[in-house]
Amino acid sequence: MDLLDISQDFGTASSLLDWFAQNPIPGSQQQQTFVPSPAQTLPETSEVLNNPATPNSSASISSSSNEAGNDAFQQVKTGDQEEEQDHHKTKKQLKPKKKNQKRQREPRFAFMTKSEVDHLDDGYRWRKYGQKAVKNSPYPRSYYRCTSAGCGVKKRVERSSDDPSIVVTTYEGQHIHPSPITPRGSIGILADPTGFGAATSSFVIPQPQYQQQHSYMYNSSPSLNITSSSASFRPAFSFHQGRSDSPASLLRDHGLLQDIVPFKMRKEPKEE
DNA sequence: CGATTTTGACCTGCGC
DNA sequence: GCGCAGGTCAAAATCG
Repeated sequence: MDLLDISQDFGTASSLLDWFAQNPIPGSQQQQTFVPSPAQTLPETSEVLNNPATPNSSASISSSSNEAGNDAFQQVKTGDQEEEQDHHKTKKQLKPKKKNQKRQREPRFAFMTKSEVDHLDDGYRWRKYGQKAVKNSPYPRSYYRCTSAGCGVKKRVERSSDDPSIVVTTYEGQHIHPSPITPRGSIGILADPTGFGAATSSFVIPQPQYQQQHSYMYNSSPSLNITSSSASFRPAFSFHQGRSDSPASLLRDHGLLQDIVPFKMRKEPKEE
């Protein structure tokens, strides 16, 4: 099951909502299918720390960040920044990468999208910097980096080998800037200058035409149960600052989350 | 002409 | 140590 390879770690800092907040869903006609992987065990992602085995809204929303995760993340940030600067002055063969330090990764979050196009417009500008053939898939994986200066967010896009109509997008890192594209001004992202989840946001989905028909699945599930949504997922989110650690906002988020995350997901990641 | 994509080479981590 | 696979770089090509 290739989909099991999807990694997503939001344990280090960001909740699903934060991810939504900082990675607004494209307003195209693609059908969004989010695939959190609660029980994912990924050897490569040391950051997988806080994935609730039974994700409920509270667990997901509550931002945040176990300390270990944050620590790791911050190390990553600083390390990467140094590294980046070094890279710019050296040729690729002279890359003075930190050897003793195992390269740590930023929190990642993967989701599936039923879409015909590979590269979904999520409101940010991305530059493709690589493409590789994937072992277990006939489809190549594309690598994108956020074009905003200083923002090291990356994303990988690949098609599911099981279902070519499904695009698996993996975001890595957190945007440190608002989305450059704000359709009708409806996306107001208050990006935390620290670039971190402090920018806990809550969702407001004002679009009446938004229908809660997305189906979610966990990639731990043995089969792809994708029932596509018929609703176009409009990116017309408004983000309001809210402390996710406040019970009140949790409650509120919970309510909002219902619009985004179906109860099925919030309850038991039941395999089917 | 600047921004973006393409693409082959290189680097790194990991399993054997 | 070697080979494989994933990830990244950067020059060249392409696009708007």
